Amino acid sequence: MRPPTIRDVAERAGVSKSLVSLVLRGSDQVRPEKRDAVLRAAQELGYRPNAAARSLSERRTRTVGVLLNDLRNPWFVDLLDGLNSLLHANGLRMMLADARLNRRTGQDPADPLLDLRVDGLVVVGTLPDPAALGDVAGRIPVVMAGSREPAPPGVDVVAGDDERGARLVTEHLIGLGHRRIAHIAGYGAVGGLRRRSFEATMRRHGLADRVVVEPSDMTEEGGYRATVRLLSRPDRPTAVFAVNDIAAIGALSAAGELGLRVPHDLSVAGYDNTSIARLRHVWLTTVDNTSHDVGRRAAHCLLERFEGVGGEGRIQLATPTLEIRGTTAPAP
Amino acid sequence: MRPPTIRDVAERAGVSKSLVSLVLRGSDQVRPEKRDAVLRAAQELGYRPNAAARSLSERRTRTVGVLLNDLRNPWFVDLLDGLNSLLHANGLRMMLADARLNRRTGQDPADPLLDLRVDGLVVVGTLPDPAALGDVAGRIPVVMAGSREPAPPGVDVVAGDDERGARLVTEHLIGLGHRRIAHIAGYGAVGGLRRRSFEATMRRHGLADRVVVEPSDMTEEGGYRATVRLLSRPDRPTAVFAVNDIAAIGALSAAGELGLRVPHDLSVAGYDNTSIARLRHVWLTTVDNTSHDVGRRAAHCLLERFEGVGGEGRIQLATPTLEIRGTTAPAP
DNA sequence: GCCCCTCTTTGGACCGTTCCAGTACCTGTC
DNA sequence: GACAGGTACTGGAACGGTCCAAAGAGGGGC
Repeated sequence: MRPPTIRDVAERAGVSKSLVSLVLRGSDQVRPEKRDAVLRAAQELGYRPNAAARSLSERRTRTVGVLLNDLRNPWFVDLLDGLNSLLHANGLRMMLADARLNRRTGQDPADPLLDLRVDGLVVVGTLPDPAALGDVAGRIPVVMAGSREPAPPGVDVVAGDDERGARLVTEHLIGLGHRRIAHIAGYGAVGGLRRRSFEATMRRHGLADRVVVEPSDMTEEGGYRATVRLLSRPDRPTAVFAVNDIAAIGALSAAGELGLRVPHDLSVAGYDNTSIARLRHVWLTTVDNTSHDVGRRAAHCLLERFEGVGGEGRIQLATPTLEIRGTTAPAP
Repeated sequence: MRPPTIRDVAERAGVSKSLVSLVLRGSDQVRPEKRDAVLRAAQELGYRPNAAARSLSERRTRTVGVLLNDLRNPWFVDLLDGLNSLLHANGLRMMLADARLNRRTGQDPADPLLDLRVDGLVVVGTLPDPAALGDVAGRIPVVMAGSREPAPPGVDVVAGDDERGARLVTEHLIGLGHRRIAHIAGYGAVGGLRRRSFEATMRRHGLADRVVVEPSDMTEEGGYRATVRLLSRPDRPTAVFAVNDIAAIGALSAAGELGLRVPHDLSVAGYDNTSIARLRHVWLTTVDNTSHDVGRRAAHCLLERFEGVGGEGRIQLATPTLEIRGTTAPAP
């Protein structure tokens, strides 16, 4: 009644358990007829290797932990795709954990993954307490993906090039003839980079005195409020570049409520190319982070560290692309 | 350099490994001073139990596998919250797997979870091949959550009461004075239930001849197209009830393009209360599935089955609630 | 002082793998 | 026919825990 073990398979095939182990791990030092006998026996018994026993013996789990900061915001899905493609090709499985779920239970979000002795850790997005990763990084390879927060030593960082993305948007708006361009800023490393790049790009085009920056908390509500403030200024901007899509959605609502048509009276651009930006009802001009690529690079970093390559933490940036949709148009 | 084991702790505390094991599992048959010595030694060494060794010996993993059908559509997040709260309280950890990620690699999406010998399985949403669960259900408890597909024998089903939810929406629209009410239908068990309940409710209110049903593929594009067809009919409906939020978003776009104002000229309602419905820019009237409750009930089912309660598969329905927002108003 | 009983503590078997050091057998060489 | 050198296979010791039977330590009653 218990699941069959390697010994059951061995007995049925008339060989030793060691030989079964050899066959199942694909050794070529086995005579074909024995190999077939073993495979047939395994098949007939419905044998599946016990991962716990294997990792106990091998002293590794062939598993990479993926720590997500918030499942509610699904921008990371493409990133996971990219991660998975490379990890899977290297015989590694992924194990997902939601930092938010475990946070309320009071323990370190990475604990369940560490208990399982994952061979490596990918942190997706911004973590409440990145410093805690320092200890972990001392034991297993750690990569932070999709976030630009300062990483503890020994941790690699892979993310989109926020500076370049913000420049793409700003130059797009300038190219459309906009001069009074406002930025709805966010917080954290990402917020800072996008904002500074916006300002620098404006300066480079001789628009230093037209720079308007309104802070926000990167939520829809925050984007809405910031836009209301912006649009009630005497020198109303003709374009708004929001730090992310969700704040841009708030900007769209504010424009609508104040009777401004988008993009006729006001251009709005976001950042992240979330699924919401792709909705026909929204059709938001935005920046795509090429998350799939970020995921692949993160996997690559991890694989290199498994091979012993590494040293200090590296930073890799993926090149974002501009997605021009329906919310930006020539200045009125 | 290797992580400390139970034997290292034992040596440091000056006791046997068995006693360490007893202490760590919370036995009360241990003298306080020894207990303290053990706990201190464990603390000092930074000992963490090896999950693989433990599950090998205990012959269970204290882990529940959660199979998600598509991370891209984050309606399941509240459900996971509910699941997690109860499972965590019972010393079980959750392990997430994305069926879509593994699908492209060609293997059964539950395979990684089964290799890890999870003690139970929760399937969230609709799976491509539910029949495959039959085999699994023979070995470990399986619960399907948030989907109404027919379940293999021995599998419990916990979901929202789609019949009731669709009735709530339909009666809300009828109560607002609407008579020509159209339904943008979906497919599958959920689509069928919502549609039949819509029709039955219309009949019960003497509106059998006003029933209009337009099929869709439950995407934004599908909702858009269905609505364009509906609105170009001579007897244009004054209200549209879409099978889910995302199709309702498509309906909003279609209405906008055809010059109809929502909710003044056309009321639109969705289903699922996704985060998109909560956006101020959308502010969609919809049905909340009380997913948190669904998750808790699913966890409860699983826990009961662990205790040996069970028998044939049961079906449990959670009571949905109507979220009235800005897209429904009295009939013109 | 001895026996019995309860409360603590311990050694060792076991869980299902991998891995290593052999063993057995075969083939070719001198 | 002895021997070297492969190739193909095997037994047993890990891996790090849990669990159980049994040993040791005290205490009380006679």
